[in-house]
Amino acid sequence: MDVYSSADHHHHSSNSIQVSEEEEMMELRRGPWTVEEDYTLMNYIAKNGEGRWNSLARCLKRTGKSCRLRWLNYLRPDVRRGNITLEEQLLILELHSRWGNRWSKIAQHLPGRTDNEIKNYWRTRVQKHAKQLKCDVNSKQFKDAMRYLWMPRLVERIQAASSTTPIGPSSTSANTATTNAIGQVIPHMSVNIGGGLINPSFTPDNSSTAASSDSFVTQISPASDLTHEYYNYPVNSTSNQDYYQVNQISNRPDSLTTPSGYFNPGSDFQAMEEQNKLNQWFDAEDTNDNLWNVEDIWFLQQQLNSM
DNA sequence: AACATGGGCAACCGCGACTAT
DNA sequence: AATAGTCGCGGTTGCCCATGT
Repeated sequence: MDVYSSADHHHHSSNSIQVSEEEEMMELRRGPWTVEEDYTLMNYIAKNGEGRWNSLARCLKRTGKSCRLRWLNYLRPDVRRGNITLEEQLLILELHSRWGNRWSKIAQHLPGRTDNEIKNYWRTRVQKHAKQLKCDVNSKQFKDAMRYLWMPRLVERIQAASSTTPIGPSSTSANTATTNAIGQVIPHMSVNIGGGLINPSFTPDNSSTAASSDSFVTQISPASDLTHEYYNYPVNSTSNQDYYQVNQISNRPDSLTTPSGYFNPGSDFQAMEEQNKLNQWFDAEDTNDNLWNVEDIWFLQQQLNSM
């Protein structure tokens, strides 16, 4: 399913390098990695561990940077690529609203995801939505749209998913037996990476000090904890404050429940119906370009006016 | 059928921070 | 203390492919 697995990705093009004239000068290779290079790189790391990129580079005729990047973003056994889950999307939106383009920092909170992938997600998906709204990603308008429309909807979808599929396979499993770039199922290599795994055992430490008044979180009144478990994203214990703020995303004002705003929480049946409709709408969204409909714009205006 | 265009993604680059000598 | 080597981050590029004309 992954179109970009290097096996079929690289074989067709000799990459664009200029190796010819000074043959003996040992030009550095650039561009896409070949299967052989990947194999060499993994063997080296299996033997010598992570790091020491420059000595590795000498085996590969590539720069140390290139080797490091290839490993971190692609070959690493626990790296996850593609299919960003709803929970991850929500986290990205939330964390980006707090930290901006601190991709690496954001990535630390999404196990297995690389900064590069998150950055790409932001640029392709999020910025596209901004374009649809004809506003700048950094504008207040767009941030509000995310906060009051997009994120609540993500929560809705997550809730819906959790109620229909008791234990969704999609949501967790950061460390399934990973098929890596080369299509190999990496037997969770007995590589001891620099004395520890890349995602060290996380400890969702729960001292319930929800912490400082975050601009977003504090505007949200406490409500359901239906989605709470979805946000048990393992986070380094050093930053449990962030973790608990993120947890509170799931609490959103009732007035923001649906795009139309007419959702009545009193009726469970209606609620289900509404959510189903919403989900269908959202499921179509991935292939659909009019992510923001007229109602959205109107709704956004209401929000802006009342602030 | 052939070409143009844009999206999505992997990889590259510059630069600042860090480390070792 | 100075400096060379290395690492990591964020911005950017370029390539492939899907879609549109």
